[in-house]
Amino acid sequence: MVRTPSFDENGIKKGAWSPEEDLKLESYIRRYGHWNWRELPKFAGLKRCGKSCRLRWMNYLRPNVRRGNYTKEEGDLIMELHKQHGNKWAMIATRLPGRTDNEIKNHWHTHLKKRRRDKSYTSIEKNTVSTSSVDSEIHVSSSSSSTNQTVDQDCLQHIQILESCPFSPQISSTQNNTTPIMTSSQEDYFLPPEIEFSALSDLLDPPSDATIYTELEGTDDFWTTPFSWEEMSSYDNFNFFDEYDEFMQGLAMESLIN
DNA sequence: AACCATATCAACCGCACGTTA
DNA sequence: GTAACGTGCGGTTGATATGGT
Repeated sequence: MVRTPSFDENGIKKGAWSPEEDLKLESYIRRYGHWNWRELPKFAGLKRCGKSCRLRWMNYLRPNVRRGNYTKEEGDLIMELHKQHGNKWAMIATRLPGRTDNEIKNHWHTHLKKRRRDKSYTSIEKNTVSTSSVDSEIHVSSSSSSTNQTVDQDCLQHIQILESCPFSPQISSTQNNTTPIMTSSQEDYFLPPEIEFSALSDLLDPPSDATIYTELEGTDDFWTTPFSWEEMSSYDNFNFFDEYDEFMQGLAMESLIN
């Protein structure tokens, strides 16, 4: 279900991401943040456009991103929010911790839209006359403050349910409930080490990131001087290349087995 | 087994908006 | 005021998986 990798006329790679590219992007961002998406691929050693990198990070590599395994509560919440706000997927995504707008959109088109249609069909059968349009995409309600409050309370309740479900990521105690859901890209830069990372990122050593970041940020040129993929190996406590070799060996072994 | 239709989802594309020079 | 640039959003596409005949 992935696009065949190809290169455009400018040598920019398109299509499916390889594990190697993922590793490069993830480790670069976790170390230096995404200071400029356009320039980032060059310094991260990737032959990709910035947009592609951003998308890959946001929808796939970013810590705490949950994929698949939608619960009924999540489905209900999406349907409710869609009813309120229409196709505002980014907005809806802020109410579902760990879910991306892209994935919610996909889930809507592949599962929920059908579910709504079925529901509407059933209600039409039962009531003979129904006021709801079966397949109109936009249901933006005129929002009074009282309605919003009710919805917000519902959402909070849903979020609490979702965070306690087995598929939810482990959120640190300091983040529970009171902390706004991270949507701003700035906030993705360096997450507390107690947050569980994906298996791939576990190859690296999370706690050292924050330390390096704090040290480097203190320098005057931190945000103006880009870091390159090559420079990454120069930090004493950064054993990325060892980890990378190990990772690639693992991949080679895997392909031998399969 | 072979073929076709449909479902799924990662990724691309174009546009709008905010910021900066 | 405005042009250039960077980012984010929503719609769409395309390759693969799955199910049905």
